[in-house]
Amino acid sequence: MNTNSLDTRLEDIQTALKQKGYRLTSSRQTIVEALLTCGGHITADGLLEVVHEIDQTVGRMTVYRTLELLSELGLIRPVYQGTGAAHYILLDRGHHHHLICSGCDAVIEFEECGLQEMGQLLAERFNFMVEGHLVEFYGRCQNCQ
Amino acid sequence: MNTNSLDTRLEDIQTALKQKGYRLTSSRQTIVEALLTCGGHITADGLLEVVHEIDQTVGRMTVYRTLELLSELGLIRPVYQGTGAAHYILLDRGHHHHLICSGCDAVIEFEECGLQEMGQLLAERFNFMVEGHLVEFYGRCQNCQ
DNA sequence: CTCTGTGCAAAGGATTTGCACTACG
DNA sequence: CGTAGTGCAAATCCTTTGCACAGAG
Repeated sequence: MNTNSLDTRLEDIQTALKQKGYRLTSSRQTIVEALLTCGGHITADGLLEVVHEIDQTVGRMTVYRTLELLSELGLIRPVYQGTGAAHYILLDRGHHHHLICSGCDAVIEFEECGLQEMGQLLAERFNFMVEGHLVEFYGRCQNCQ
Repeated sequence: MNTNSLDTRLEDIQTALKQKGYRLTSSRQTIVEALLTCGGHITADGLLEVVHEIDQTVGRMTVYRTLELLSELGLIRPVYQGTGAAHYILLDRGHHHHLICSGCDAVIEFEECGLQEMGQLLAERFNFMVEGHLVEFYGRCQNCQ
């Protein structure tokens, strides 16, 4: 699904944390591991459950705080999916692309990207330092049409 | 900012409501008017304040319910901007494109779209009926670099 | 007139503090 | 060892629900 293996991505995230001076606690490792395993598109509480399958002692607060931290670092991103709690998606080198069905909230991820050029163009036009992007198509999936 | 004038868009939305069998109440008109005036990128509570500048009697609940209704009709869309409350953005014929600064949460909207073709492609590949899309570039604005 | 829409207040969730304790580096 | 990180519980904030009343068609 992602272009990099889980292990590679885990290392990338750990490196990113270190570089910014954040500590590599076991809680954070467990949370990141759980997040990579489930592939994202999950709520904070949903992630907590996955985390608890690995380590019961990690608290809900740590999950919330770690998600916030990863968001700041540009590694994940909260999005609306249906209503209720925020869903977090993994960013692969700043990119993410998916289709969302407005009927059943199904998510289909896809790779691609003719957007490098557009980013370049916008960066120049607005003097904006582009770090990544999110592309979301919405509509009706096969079953919901 | 938008390709259509406010009046035109107001009429479009009112027409869309009528066609779906929803009533054109004065509260809804006021809320839509306020939303178009401020250009979107606003929370439910923020919008309530704008609405109250026009009509003090409109309640918070009506704003929430109207936003939900407009979302269902595909006229607006909730997104996360930073954390906290949902922000609603206006969709222009199902499209929206913006840059968000991760430093100060500033939003720069832009028109464009080389994405029609990609939508077409994805629609065929996944048998998905594409109704619209959201493109979000994020990074650092001029002041926050 | 009828039935959708509204407003209020209270409930329900999700997320955020405050603070003492733990453990990474 | 010192400071960033953690966990708990309480607080806060956002959003939804239940119900009686008002107003659009």
